[in-house]
Amino acid sequence: MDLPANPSPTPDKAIREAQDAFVAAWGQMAGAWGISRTMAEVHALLFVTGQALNTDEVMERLQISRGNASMSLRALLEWGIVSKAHKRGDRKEYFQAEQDVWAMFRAIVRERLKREVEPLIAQLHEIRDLTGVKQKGKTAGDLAHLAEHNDRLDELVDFFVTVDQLGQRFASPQGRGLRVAAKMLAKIS
Amino acid sequence: MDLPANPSPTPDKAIREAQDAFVAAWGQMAGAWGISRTMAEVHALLFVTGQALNTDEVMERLQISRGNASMSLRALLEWGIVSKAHKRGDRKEYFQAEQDVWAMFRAIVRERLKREVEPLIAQLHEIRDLTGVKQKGKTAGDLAHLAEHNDRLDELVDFFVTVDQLGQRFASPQGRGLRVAAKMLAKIS
DNA sequence: GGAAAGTTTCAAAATTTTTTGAAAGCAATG
DNA sequence: CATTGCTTTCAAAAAATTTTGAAACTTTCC
Repeated sequence: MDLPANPSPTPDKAIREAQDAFVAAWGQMAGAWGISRTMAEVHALLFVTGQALNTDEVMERLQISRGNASMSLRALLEWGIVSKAHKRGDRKEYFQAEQDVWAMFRAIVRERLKREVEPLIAQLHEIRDLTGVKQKGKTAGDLAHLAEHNDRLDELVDFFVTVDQLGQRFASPQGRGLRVAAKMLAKIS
Repeated sequence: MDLPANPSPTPDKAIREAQDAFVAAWGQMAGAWGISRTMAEVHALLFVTGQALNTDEVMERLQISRGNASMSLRALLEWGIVSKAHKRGDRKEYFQAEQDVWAMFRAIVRERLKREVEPLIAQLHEIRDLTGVKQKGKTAGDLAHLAEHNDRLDELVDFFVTVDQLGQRFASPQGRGLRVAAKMLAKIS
């Protein structure tokens, strides 16, 4: 095996370093986003290499166990920001990250609305119903309390419903998405 | 101590139940938002009661330790969604939650930009510089790799810079904020 | 249909995060 | 200025989350 004579301060090494640094940086964000460090690192690796990698390559590069790699990859598939690929003459499954940054974040927004915002709205509706309909036989003080409580919850529900609607509109897979929104908003102000 | 004769299916009890349910629901979201369950619960309690409470009241109602209550309250102050209050003739400190839902989320967005997005942008710039300027003495293959890598990072930086700018504009404490943006966006499309 | 290659599962172990509570620190009051 | 009431700190304990790795499962190929 002969190494290709690399004439200059090897650029591949620089890329590799940059990739590693990116994986680490992306991994640090994981906590703040409510996912595990490894899952973020696996995504970072697939994104930053731009290649389809198989489980063994991911394990090797990130030094993680097979189980962890498998679970992380599966979770990323569920988020819709990584997809499967197959290579001719290779029985292994390969995984590649969505490369379009805006499409990637549309998928993330969509998924977070579905997982976090919408269930919360449902719960808030239930909670709102606890103090809901009839308001009779209360003292003046009680009534005022109740009204304030209900107003607070109503405001909150309104907020999340608005967020959900906006999110839906701009994160839908079809939509031109956030990009359009962003440019639009940037002009106004 | 005589209890006030409460003539009807006590509304206070319903409110109390609703408050507890809200605290629990809000607490569940904590994980997804990268904060601790207790911190979210303390915020939920202050928000949903709408009152200024002192540390002991918070401890008592949520059944948490003094240290935990103190740390959670302090963190909420740092997020800018809870403020201190004082009561005449009482040496204790009281804490009250921002009651305007939109103001509350503007503060959260502002803080997350500062804590998460902006440091990430700085890191991404550093990483980008690793493969930065000159591109000479490379094979064709190397050059292509490098260009692709740099393009990927540039796209990502662009994305976060856009998010940051938009966020700044709409989450600024002065700004009419997200509310305006939301209504505007709702009309378009 | 069975051997081989690859993937998923999951209980236990490791790690990280959160919580506790007692001690130290501060500040108001008499 | 010392006592008392309140708040913060932080090391240790508890709890929650993440990771491992070997066994079970699935798929492909001959």
